[in-house]
Amino acid sequence: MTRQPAFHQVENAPSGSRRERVRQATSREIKEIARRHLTAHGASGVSLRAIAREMGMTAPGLYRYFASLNDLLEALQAELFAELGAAVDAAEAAQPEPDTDGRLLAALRAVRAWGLANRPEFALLFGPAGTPPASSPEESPAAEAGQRFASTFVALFDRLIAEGRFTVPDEPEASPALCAQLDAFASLTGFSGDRASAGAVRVLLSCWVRFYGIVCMEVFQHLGFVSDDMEALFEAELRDLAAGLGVAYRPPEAG
Amino acid sequence: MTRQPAFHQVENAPSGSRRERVRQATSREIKEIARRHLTAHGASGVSLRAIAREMGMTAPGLYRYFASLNDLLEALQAELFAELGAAVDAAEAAQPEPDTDGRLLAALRAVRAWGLANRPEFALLFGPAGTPPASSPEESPAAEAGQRFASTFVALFDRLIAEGRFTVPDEPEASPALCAQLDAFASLTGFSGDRASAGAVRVLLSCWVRFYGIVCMEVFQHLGFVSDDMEALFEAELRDLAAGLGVAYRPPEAG
DNA sequence: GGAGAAACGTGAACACCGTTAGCGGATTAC
DNA sequence: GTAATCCGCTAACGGTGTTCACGTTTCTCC
Repeated sequence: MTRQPAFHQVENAPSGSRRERVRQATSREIKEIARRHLTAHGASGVSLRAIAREMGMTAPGLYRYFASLNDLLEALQAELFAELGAAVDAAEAAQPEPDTDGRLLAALRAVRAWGLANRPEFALLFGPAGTPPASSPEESPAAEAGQRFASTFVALFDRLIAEGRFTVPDEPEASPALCAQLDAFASLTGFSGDRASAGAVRVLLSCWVRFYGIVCMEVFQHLGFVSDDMEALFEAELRDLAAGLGVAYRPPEAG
Repeated sequence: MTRQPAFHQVENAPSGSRRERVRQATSREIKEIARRHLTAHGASGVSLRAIAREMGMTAPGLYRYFASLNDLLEALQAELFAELGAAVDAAEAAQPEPDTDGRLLAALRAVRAWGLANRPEFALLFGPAGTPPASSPEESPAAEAGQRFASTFVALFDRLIAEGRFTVPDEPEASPALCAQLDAFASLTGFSGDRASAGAVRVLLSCWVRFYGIVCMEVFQHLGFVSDDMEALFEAELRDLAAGLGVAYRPPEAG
């Protein structure tokens, strides 16, 4: 407990002393191997001893880099959020900048594609929370990375609102409790303060939940009894979702 | 491999020889203790050795009852599906028989309530599939129990269709692939053949996915940054869902 | 340049885990 | 009563996370 060296991880700053450099290189190697084991055998197949073995080290040595196996997995989570975010950004960037519709569809499809191509990783990010959610929201690097990922989509929805794409329901029946929650969410995610009424936030959340539902079902392999290839069903859902947002649906580009 | 005694589990037939009776009692005890450990420490906290210790046995003895830890967990899955189904049935039965709206709302709320009260159990049932989905659909008792659970809701949606509650979209744009999937699903779940067009099945699946999404998000403790109590948001979603089905929304009965 | 501090990696150990093999005792079937 | 069956045990193999104490390397600072 009194021996841990600091766990600084500036991630993209390999500068500093030589020691810092090799330290970060080792840390990266650990995470890379862990990622491979995650891909191959699922989250429960990631073990410190196996990683150490593969590195020509012994397990206790890894404790110089991560305080526990759980910490390693959380660090992996953060990296995976970044990776998924990059995939989404790339898909979005492949669409012309002013084409909000195209960008949104591409971004959502990118999440699904990444999840299908990386099932165990997706499960680690969006499956049942292994550890209870971080008490202090920003203390955990994973939670921070998750929020950064979410902000990508918040920004897209912000564009929809700014463009006045969908008519925000008045929420005449919204309970005060719900309104308070929605407002809290809006301020927390940096939703554009002016136009983001509680109604707009609810539309956003509703869409996100719906999207989460279908992607999780497919990645977690429920609904396997429907079919092995759920692309058609996903696209049908996406169409509905887009319709509710005033977004012009467009089938995926072949290839 | 050649030594396993048969794994007959008629479940509700403690009849037969005395031996059979004590065998099933032991089997039940194993599952009960496993369930307690699942509740307390999550799925990864269920261990044969700990169960055996608590029973005053040794771990290898348990292999007379379950072929592996995975088998135990699958048996638990089946039991949990039954338990969840019973909770849903009870909630439904508390509503007057002809009140389709009330019964559907009660059933859906019961699923959420059970999931929140039994997070690890819910995660085991609806979280990422630990083992790849059973190749032969009916071989696994867990898959069988899952389908029985699903049939409860299929029956309810069937009532909605029979009562002509919602206008089935014509699905003019449905791809042949999608239609094939939907038809397969309909016949597999015993959807009432006559009126269950592909469109109706799609509405059902869409609702289920949406419902799955919000309940999973809440149970898995994502969206924790929105609020700790998502009941208001859940009810808002439920209202939307009901509206799309021609079901009259009704706030939950206090108490 | 040399002394002291900090970080690093190791070996041993503790307490677990799933699973298999082989054995003796109890129970059942004939 | 004998033979077959089932049951639970011990022992063992190989795996896991984690802690502790120790020697070695590396850096820092004077």
